Amino acid sequence: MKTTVQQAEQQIRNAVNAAFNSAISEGVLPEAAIPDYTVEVPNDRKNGDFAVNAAMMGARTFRLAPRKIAEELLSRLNLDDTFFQNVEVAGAGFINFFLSPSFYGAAVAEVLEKGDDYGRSDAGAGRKVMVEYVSANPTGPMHMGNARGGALGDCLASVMDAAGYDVAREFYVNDAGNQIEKFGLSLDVRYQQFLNGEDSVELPEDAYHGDDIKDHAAAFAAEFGDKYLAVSEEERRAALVQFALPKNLDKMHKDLEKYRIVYDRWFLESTLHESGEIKEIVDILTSKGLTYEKDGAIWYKNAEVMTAQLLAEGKSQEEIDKLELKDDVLIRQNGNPTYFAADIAYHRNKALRGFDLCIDVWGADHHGHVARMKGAMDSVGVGGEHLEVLLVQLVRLMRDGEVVRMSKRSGKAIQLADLLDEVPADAARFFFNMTSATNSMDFDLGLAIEESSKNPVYYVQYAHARICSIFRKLKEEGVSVKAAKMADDLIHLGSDEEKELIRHIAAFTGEIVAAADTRDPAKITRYAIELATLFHKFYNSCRVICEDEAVMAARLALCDATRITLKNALTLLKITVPESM
RNA sequence: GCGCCUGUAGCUCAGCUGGAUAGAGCAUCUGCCUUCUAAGCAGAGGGCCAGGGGUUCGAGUCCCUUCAGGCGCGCCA
Repeated sequence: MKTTVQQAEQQIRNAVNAAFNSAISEGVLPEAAIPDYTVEVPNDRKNGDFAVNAAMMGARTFRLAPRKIAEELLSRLNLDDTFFQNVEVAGAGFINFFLSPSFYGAAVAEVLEKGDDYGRSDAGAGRKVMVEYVSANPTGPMHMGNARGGALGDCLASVMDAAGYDVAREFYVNDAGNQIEKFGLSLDVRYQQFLNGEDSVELPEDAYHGDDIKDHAAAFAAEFGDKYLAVSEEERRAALVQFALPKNLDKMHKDLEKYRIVYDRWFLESTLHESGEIKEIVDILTSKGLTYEKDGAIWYKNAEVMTAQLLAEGKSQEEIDKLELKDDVLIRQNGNPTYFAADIAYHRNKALRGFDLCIDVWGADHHGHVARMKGAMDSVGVGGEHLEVLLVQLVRLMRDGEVVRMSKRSGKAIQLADLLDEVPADAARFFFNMTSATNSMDFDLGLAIEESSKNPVYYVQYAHARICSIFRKLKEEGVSVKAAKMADDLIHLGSDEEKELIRHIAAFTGEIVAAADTRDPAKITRYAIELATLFHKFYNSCRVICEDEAVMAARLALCDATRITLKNALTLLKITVPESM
C-alpha cells in the first residue's frame, strides 16, 4: 500500500507524463522519449511542496528552452482528483506543485490508521539480511568503539526490519585461535604472579595487560588455590581459559543487554574449527589451485585473486602493481588456522544459511581486509557481492579536552560498561546515532556525563511527553472530543506550522527506507530531532485545547499522529518514550 | 610510498540519485510563562562549503589535482 507521499508523487508523475504525451502528439514538442526527471522537495516552500525538473532535463532532447517546455507542460497539466491545488513554472524551468488541504488530512489519517505500524514498509521485499556487529574479542571488556558499532549495527538492523527486510542480528565470538592462546598465557602469568609474587614470571609485552586479567587470575586462585601450578602449562592455561571466558561472555551479554542489544544468535568461532569448516575452506581453495606452501605454512594466493578481479574491473596492471598486493597465511607453521581462514569459513557459513545479504559492521581500522574477504568469498564460491562491510570510523574519547587512549591492553581504556554506568542508555544510543558512520567522532565524556540534560535526546522525549500531557489534561477534565480521523475532519489544519509538521510526519516512511538503503540509521535520529522541533513550534503557535471544537479535534488528531511518529521513531532506535518528564 | 575515511558557522554535525537565496544544535546576545509541561518558542550575530582546475542550463554534491587531519598496509585480530 502506497503512503500518502508516494501517492502524491505518483500523481505528479502521471500528470507530467500525460502532459508530455499530449504536447508531443500535438506536435508542440518533437517526437522524443520523456526525460528521466526527478520529483523533489524544494528547500524553500515558496517553490512549492514538490518540484519537477523535467523541463531542464528535457531541454537537450527536445531542443527547446527549459522555460518554454515547462510552460507547454503547465498548460496541459491536469490536477483533478489529486492532492494538488496549484502549479507554477519558476526559476530555470522548475514546475512547482502546491499541496491542497486534502493531502494534509490524508497524511494524518494514514498515521492514525496504521498506529504502531506507521513507518513500516515492504521496500526490502523480505530479503534475508544478517547484520553482524560488535563481535568484540571475548578476551577483554568492550570499549567505546564497540559502543558506537553496537548502536550503529543495532539501529541499522531495526531500520532494515522496518523497511521490510527479514533481519537477523548476530555476534561472532572469537573463542578460538591465537588471541585465546594469548588470553590463556596472560591469565597463566597473572595466576603465577598472584601466587608467587610479581617478579616470579614476566608478562610479555604483547600479552593482555588489563586489570581484568588479574581479577580473573585472582578469582581462579581463590577457587582452586595453587592446585594448577603442578599441572602442565597446557592444562593450566586451558583451565584458566575455561574459567574466565564464560565469565567474559556473560559480562558481554549483560553489558549489551543494558545497552538494549539482544542478538538472535551468538556464533562461536570454535564451532568452525570443530565442524571442519575451516579445513574445508583450505581444501576448496587448494582444489582451485589458490594455495601453496611456504616456510611450513599454507598460503592463500590473495594477490593473484585480487589482480584478476581488479583487471576485470578495468584497472591497469600499473595501478595494481602500486598496491603491492600480498598473499595471506591460512594455516600457520604451527598448524593453527589464522583468523583470516576462520573468517572465510564464517562468511561461507553465513552465505550457506541463505542470507541474501550479510552486513558486517567493522571498525575503520579493518578496512584493508574488506577487498580480500570479498575476493576470498568469491574464491570459495559464495559470492563476495553478498557481503557488505560497514566501516565505522573510530571514536576519539576526550576527557577534559584531552584524548584518552583506547587500548584494550593498556588497562586504562574506558569500557562500554563504564560508559553505561555514567551515561543513560538512551543518551548513549542517541549520541552514537547522530553522526554517520563515515565520520570520525569525538565523544566528550565530561560533556556526556555532566551535561546529559542538554543531550538532544531529552528534547525529543520532551516533545512526546508534552503531547501525552495534553491528552492527560483532557482526560482529567473529563473533556471528550469527537475523534477526527477522516481526512475531511482534518481540513482545519491550515497554518504553516501545522502543514510543516504534517509534511514531515508524512515523510517518515520514506526516511526509513532511505536510512535502510544508505545503511545510515543516523538519519532517523536526525529525523526525530526535526520532528520534535516542528512539534514544539506548532505547540507554541497553535493552541490545541481551544473553543472551536472542530479545530480542537483536528489538532488533537495531529498531536496523536505526532506522538505515534515520535514513538515509532524512538522505539526503532530503542530509546524510551516517556509519557511525562 | 600505496590504500580507505574526513575537511561546510567559534564547537559538534546535516545537506536525499547534481537543483532555486547553504541549514540545525551547542555557545554568545535580545525578547516570551495569570491559559495545554519554559527540558520550550521567537529574534540577532556568525560562512571564499580547505585551495585550484574541469564537466553543464546549474556543483557543497560528480571528475582531476594540491594541502591538512584520522586510520591501515603482520604466520595480530
